[in-house]
Amino acid sequence: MLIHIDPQSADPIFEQIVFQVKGAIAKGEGKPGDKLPSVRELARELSVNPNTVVRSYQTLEQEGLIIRKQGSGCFIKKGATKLSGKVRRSQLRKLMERSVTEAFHLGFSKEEIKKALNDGLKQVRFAKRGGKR
Amino acid sequence: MLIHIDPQSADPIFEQIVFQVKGAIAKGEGKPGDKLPSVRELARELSVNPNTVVRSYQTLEQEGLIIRKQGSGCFIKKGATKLSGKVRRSQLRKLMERSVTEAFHLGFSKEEIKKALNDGLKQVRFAKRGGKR
Amino acid sequence: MLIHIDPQSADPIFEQIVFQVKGAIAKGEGKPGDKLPSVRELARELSVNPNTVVRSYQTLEQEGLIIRKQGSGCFIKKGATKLSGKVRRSQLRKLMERSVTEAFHLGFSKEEIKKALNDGLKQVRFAKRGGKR
Amino acid sequence: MLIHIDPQSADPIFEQIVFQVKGAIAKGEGKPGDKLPSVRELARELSVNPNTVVRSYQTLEQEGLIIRKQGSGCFIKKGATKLSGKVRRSQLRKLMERSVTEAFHLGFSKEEIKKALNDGLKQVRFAKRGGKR
DNA sequence: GTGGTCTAGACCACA
DNA sequence: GTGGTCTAGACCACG
Repeated sequence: MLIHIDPQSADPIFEQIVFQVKGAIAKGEGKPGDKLPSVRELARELSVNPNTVVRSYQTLEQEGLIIRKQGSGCFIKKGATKLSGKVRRSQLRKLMERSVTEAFHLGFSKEEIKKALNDGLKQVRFAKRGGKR
Repeated sequence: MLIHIDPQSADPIFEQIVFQVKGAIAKGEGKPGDKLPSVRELARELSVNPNTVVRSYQTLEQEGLIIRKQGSGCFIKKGATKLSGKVRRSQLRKLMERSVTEAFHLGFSKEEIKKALNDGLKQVRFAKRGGKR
Repeated sequence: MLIHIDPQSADPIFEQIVFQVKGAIAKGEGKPGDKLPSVRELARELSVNPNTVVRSYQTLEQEGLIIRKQGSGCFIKKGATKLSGKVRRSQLRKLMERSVTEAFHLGFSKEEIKKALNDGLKQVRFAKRGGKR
Repeated sequence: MLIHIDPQSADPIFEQIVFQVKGAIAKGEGKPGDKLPSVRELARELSVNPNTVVRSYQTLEQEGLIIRKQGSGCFIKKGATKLSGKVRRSQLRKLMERSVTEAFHLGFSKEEIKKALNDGLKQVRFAKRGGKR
């Protein structure tokens, strides 16, 4: 799992790490049970403070994507969000409204936006079909 | 243009205002040339600090969506972002990658995500056809 | 809302704060919309590092009990857990199994345990009846 | 006595072992005098470090639930906690306050909480009646 | 070795 | 004034 931080970005470092781990999992690099790089290791690699990595891993754990086990490391969890259906649906709606609005103001057409979404979808490894992810 | 602040939201107030103005423009409420409510008027309406509204209008101006005219108020600009094609496309890609990744981890399927995007697109008033907006 | 920390306790300080805030909300001290003490204020009061209070408030926010608003403070949220029904039920079961097991090994009888639960229930302000909390 | 470790759990392994032994005793599997599996045997069975099992048995001994005899193994002790009545009652109260508070914030009603407790109580084999256990 | 907690203190962003 | 992020560095707990 390759992670790269942009120190110039407006997004906080810990969020960049969170998103990149999420992305890696979504893309199928890293399966349930896989071990993440250790806090100190990743901190050294990215030249950030270990506490910053801790913060990222905490966030990922609270969102139910990984588990942190004292003494042995952090591991990717078996899928299934912890959120209620209502919260999930509301978040999806907000996510898409925001994207569409921003894309509109960037001057893109309906078709261009749909195409960009499809491009995004191609990179993600969805479960083959059926079953609870 | 109706603007509504959600005090339960963790998003900063100025961002909520920015997003709602963007949304209103995208939905076709408010056309180029239309005047936005004055800072003091809107601040009173929303019961927020006038500085917060100023901050929102500044942001919208920086993104090229409105123009602030000394003494006469703020007006919606004609479309056309100042960004280069390359930057625009990169932003669109990032936008969609982020949405897809988050939606995936919320446990939605490809089809559900596409549907949510289409729902979002329906609310926006795209130009009928042609030209660079 | 009175909060008291036991520095001798095995429980981490930030958890003690979290639990006491949860307790205060459950007991009806502090209603939705109420402002919590500011990070610096509470840190001074308890003689702990502000970061420790930040950690507590973060946790409470992630559990959906409060919202933190930059510039204005932290506020108690309107109820409704963010967790899915499955997760909620599983957590309740674990909670009770653990309590019963521990109480058994403390040497209490079925009746004593039930009574202690009822005593605990009396201190909490449940919604009058009906409606989603 | 069947012990099972959940690798998906965030609880430390030694605590999982401790709790399962406690649970097994509470459920009546394993009576006073019964021998626990040897450290090495259990460690192999669960694929964990023998030191981890040692740690669990130490904890159980400190809480007065088992006795470790050099060279012959660990045995379940006769009930009877060493704690004073005052401490015991205070611990029971804390236990139940915590459960009720957490259950409340999970959104459960008084009745649901009582029912969950009763479900928990059913699994435990209390002494038929009378005396201090 | 792993992660978990806490302190101290800097600097930024929001209202 | 509020909270948000990050660093540096100490010390503890788990395996």
